[in-house]
Amino acid sequence: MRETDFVSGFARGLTVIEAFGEAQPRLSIAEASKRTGLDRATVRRSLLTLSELGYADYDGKFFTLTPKILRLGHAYLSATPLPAIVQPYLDQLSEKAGQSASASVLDGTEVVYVARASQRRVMSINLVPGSRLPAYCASMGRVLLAALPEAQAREILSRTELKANTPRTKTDPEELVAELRKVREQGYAVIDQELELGLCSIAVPLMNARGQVVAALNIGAPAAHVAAAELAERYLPLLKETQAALRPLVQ
Amino acid sequence: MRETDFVSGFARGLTVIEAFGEAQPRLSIAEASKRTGLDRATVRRSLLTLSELGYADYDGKFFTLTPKILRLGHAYLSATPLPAIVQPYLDQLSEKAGQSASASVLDGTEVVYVARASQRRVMSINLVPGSRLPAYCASMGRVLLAALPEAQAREILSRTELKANTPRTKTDPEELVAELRKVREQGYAVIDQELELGLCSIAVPLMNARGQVVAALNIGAPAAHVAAAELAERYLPLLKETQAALRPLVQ
DNA sequence: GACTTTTGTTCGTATATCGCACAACATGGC
DNA sequence: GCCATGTTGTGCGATATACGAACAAAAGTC
Repeated sequence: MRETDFVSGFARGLTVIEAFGEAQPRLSIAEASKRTGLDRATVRRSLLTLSELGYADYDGKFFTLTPKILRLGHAYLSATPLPAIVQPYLDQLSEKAGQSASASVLDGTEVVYVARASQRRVMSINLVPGSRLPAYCASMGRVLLAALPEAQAREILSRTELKANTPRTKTDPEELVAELRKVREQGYAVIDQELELGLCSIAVPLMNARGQVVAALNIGAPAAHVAAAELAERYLPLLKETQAALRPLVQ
Repeated sequence: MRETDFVSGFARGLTVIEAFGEAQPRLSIAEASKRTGLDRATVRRSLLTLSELGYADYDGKFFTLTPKILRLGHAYLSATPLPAIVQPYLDQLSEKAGQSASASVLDGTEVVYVARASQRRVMSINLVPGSRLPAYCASMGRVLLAALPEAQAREILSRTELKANTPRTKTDPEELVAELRKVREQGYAVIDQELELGLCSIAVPLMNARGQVVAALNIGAPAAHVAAAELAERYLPLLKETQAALRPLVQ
């Protein structure tokens, strides 16, 4: 690609959108400038453009995104049949298990939730479609990494900031690669409070008819409610059932 | 806003993203150019930029969006606590009713789904968070329009293409305004196959503690399963219960 | 209230982008 | 093969945009 085939104004604008997030629902021009590393004048122009187009609101001081911004993600979600196909199965799975169930795909070093059926239980993590978690310490992430050639999985791990979110988080690349081999062999991954204390989960790959892994399915449960060691016993049959039901329906 | 405060390259890029959709998961440069009305050279630069940033894949002929594009909508979903708060209540509501339940907000002339709990039933419409429907012929749209000052609701209707999706669709602005008054009085809206034959729904507003309408909740059901006339009788108590439970939790 | 610090806005200029016209390539009909 | 049609890639002049710095306006600080 030639240099002139890159629209940097567009790229900068996308960076500005991404500056909004959980902790930053409202951004001033200066805050957005700090978070993006772009010049205040540039950020201001991008934000005013978003506001002019109805993607953002501006009260003279702070900018907030509007629901119109969902049109952008919608273009992907509606273009990709996976979320719509999976959703009712997740609902059923979640109901049977009495726990939250989700589906996700890999994007770089992170898993992205594409569908989710949540239970009423209170969790510190609020997950909705579009949410992201680091792959190395999430059950679906382990399953999705295990589906890749080992070299590629290593490459992704090398790009990841392997942070110890809890004392139990595995952060050694070699240990993680060994774990991925185990996941590949047994066909599922169990996470015991590696992302957050008190949270366990179990995931299986979602394959299409040709055996390609297209996503991952999981069930998450509070550790106080279900010990990690019991996860496979209690939920693996349900997950396998859902996996089998979906196999002929995807891709 | 001065003219130079608008980044047209950014605006053009966003238009290109929106060109992708249900019927267009893969776009060539020429197709995207036709759909957006932008010059091919411009579209090409935007698409190559998206590809360079990892928001799109390019096989030399067609572009497809990647899950990374969800980061953009995620900035809104995670910044807005509504979806996460509402989701478990929708799941419960959907389970009790045995039908799909959803929450949405108004964006221009359309309602945007921000959360949804779907049931296994097959519908021709695939709705996921981010999906959009015209407000005038959707139950949540009626509720949200009814919450606005009448002049504003009229203004939105005047901007809407009032299309008769089915023989039952109300398309006369005056009739719609009268319907909105009724909805405002009774506190709920019922749609009987105005969007699609065979599909009925009932919606109530979701208010915060100060009484402001922040979203709408609905239950949709196949007409073959539940007659529109029975909707209020069967589901209104459940909807009111959910509405009351959420009232102190939102905003 | 005077001072410092931070934030928002404006401006001139160097630079990047746009849209056009044309070249290059692919596809299909005959 | 050869033209008709449709597509993608590229060079260029005109135009729009980004940058940095300077200025203006708030917001803290003492």
